[in-house]
Amino acid sequence: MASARQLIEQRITAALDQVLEGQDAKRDPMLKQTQDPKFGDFQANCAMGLEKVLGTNPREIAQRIIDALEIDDVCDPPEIAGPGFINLRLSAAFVGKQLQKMLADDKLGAGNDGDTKRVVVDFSSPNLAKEMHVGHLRSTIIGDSICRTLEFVGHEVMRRNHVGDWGTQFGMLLEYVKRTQPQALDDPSSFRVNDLEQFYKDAHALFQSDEEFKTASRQSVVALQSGEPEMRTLWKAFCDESLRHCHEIYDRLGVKLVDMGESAYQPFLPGVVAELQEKALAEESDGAICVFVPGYTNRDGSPLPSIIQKSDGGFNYDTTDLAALRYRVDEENANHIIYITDRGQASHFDMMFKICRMANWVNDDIELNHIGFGVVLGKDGKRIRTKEGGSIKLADLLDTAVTKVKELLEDSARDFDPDKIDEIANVVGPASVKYADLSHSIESDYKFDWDKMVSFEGETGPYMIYAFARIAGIGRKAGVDFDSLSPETELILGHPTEITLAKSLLQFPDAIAQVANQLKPNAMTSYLYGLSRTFSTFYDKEHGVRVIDAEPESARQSRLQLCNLTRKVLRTGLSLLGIDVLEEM
RNA sequence: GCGCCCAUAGCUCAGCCGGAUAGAGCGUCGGUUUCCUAAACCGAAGGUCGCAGGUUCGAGUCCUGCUGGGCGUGCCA
Repeated sequence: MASARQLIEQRITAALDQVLEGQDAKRDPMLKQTQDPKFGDFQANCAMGLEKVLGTNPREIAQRIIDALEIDDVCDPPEIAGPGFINLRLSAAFVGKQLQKMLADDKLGAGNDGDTKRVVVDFSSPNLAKEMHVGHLRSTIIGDSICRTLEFVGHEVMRRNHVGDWGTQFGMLLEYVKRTQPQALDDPSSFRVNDLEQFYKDAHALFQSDEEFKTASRQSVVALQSGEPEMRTLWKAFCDESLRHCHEIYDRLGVKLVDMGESAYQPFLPGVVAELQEKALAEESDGAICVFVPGYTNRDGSPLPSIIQKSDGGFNYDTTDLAALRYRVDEENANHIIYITDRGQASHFDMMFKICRMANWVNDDIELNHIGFGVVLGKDGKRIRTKEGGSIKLADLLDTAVTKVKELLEDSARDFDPDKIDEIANVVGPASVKYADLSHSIESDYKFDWDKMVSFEGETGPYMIYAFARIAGIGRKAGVDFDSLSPETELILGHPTEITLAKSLLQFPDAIAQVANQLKPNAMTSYLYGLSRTFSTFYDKEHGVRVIDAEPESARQSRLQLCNLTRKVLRTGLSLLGIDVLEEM
């Protein structure tokens, strides 16, 4: 279904078509939400830009557009303001009808109407040699949210965990496995590491101090890469164990991922190199096979290569990523591939995308995106670290979140029983971390501030869940099962707070579209926070309306329905952020 | 050196394709509870949008230069 915004855009475009008949000019309504309600709900800014095309002043053009505009079923009569803004205010009748349609739609008006694409989203993707740490937080949270949004809209999403399960460091690790847990060779499933981080450190220490171990490690890499069965067994055991650790974290975060590591693309690497050489895109330089993408230079001003085969004959991540990209296009038929990594890898992906286009591996119908996010900083403005200078384990970070929320609940004026505190903290803890992350724009760095993200005040995860729980409480108190309310309930929008709330609800599809099209989850957080605030005012003793004891019954029903719709939108919106809600808190 | 990114209120951050007096939270100050969850709500103070030019009817947003930060920059990922 078309959102209010889309409807208005269509109508204005049609009017522009008439006004601009025969003229070669864009039919862009330039519709914006107004910043001030006195200008209505939307403003069309197109008239000002057409002054030169039509040779009259913008107010006159605005008038012509209005004359050609058929919109009385959606808006009150449009007004011209200032230099030529066309101000549009949704009519109360339209708002009510549109809301009923939204309520009856299981996508709440945000479906893609069958325009389904196959999207591969490459996110999280930790290195299996080590434990997941804070550096993986943003990719995992943002990636999951983007997947959820695209799935909700109706796309076919393939969530890819492109884990680092290959490379030279595995030689050292596998050699260490062989020495410390030799039974793993006979019974791979018995292989366990409680602390992957420590395991890596121990192996590394031995690698540094023991020449014999070092030599053996190097031989192990060779054995692994040549497919030697025992080494493959150990490798599999190690990867399985590491992935178990990862999925414990994913489970706690409610994130689903399909593991498909770098090793999966090994068979295709020589082909990638050979084909780029055949196409004369790759050439030998200093013993390595390189692709030089125009426009990239290194320190001394010489061309900067993407190295696809090292001088020792080995491959690196440029090669693997190219192979994976081809696989996703050729074998998995992706229409759109999205990579979610830190911003530091921007030029790597940029070069890689260009190489794929140059090689005609990816045609123009296929969209490639790299979403580069900013770093997580500590309170001091530097990269977040533990006191010892190491990176913070994700498992510890989530524990801390839950503990902090528990402490707040225990100190609260409200009296919770201990079981309830655990239940609430286990939902609110991760939610606070996610909300803090997603409410920042992706590309900027952000400061990780426990006190702020865990707080129940301000724009935080806890506040949002509380806002939801409050609405659920209204249903309980009123003795109404929201889910069984009739979608046909007539909505009576009389009080200003009812109208404001209703209009805010209508913006939900637009918020989703912003996330889905621009891949910006913070458009959803700011929308939801605004909606919660609007709801609070609607429900406020002093400034809002009565709900549970409203008279007459038709007003009560209408307001309960508004509560219900707000509840649905909040629940759905938060779910797209990967945040669970609580009926009570 | 080259490339990319950033600079908005005391602090943390938004700002949709350039659009009307630049928004929010926290903090500060003030107000609201015989009444549906006060973990709430309402209000006030607080800004030369880093600096200087330019394009435009109109610039926080686009272009150029400068200052101050960050990241990347040949065999790690």
